[in-house]
Amino acid sequence: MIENDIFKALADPTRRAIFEKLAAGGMNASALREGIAISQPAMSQHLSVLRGAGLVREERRGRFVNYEVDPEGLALIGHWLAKYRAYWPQRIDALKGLLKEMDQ
Amino acid sequence: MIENDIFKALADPTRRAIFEKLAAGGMNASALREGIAISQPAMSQHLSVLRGAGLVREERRGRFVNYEVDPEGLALIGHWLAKYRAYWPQRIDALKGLLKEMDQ
DNA sequence: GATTTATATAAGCCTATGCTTATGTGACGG
DNA sequence: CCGTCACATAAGCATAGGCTTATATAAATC
Repeated sequence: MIENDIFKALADPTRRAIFEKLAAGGMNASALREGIAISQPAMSQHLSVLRGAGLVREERRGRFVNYEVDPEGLALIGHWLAKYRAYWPQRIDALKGLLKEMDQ
Repeated sequence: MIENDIFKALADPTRRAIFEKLAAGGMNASALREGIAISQPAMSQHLSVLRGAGLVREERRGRFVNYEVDPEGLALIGHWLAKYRAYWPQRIDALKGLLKEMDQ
């Protein structure tokens, strides 16, 4: 189940940090390591998990691999969350603003 | 970190199943077990994790304990998701509909 | 083509986690 | 009060998951 992959991927704080960093702009695995205390293999493994969850996608560029956020994963979280809209608090301003933007 | 608790709580498929069941209406721990192959202690432990993550809240009723979805946890996921709105696909219809409802 | 550079994969270790069985606690019924 | 019922907690076990070191692959550079 893909939903399972997504939540498992996000359950690790290091992976969320990687994802957050990628959200500020795509970059390769080496650049991603800067500022995060993590070995090269560990980074590679984390990226593999994020990719398997559809949260990140990769693109070979010569001997580098550029990683970027994959909207697919985020959309799935959005759908999961939407199932429980009956329980959403009345004011989620960030989301409200976001939706207005989407309507334009 | 509470964000961490939420994603860890949702990383387990059994806990997501419990949460989903609760979303259809609050009920006590025994009722929750029906239809899910799970022991009484395991259910109790899962509910404890969900509660710690702010996804579920409980209310003593005599010797039963009624559990229900806690909007707090869902709101936190919403906020997390909103941080990455730049990457949301153009059409998340379910969410769009939801937001319109919220505007009324 | 040999070497360096960027990344991936393999294998092993250690901790986290979800389960089990056993027992504790607190509320109701007789 | 004494047993039963609903649930929580404790302790132990077995698997999952994230890390490490070592090695493979694959592209650039010399």
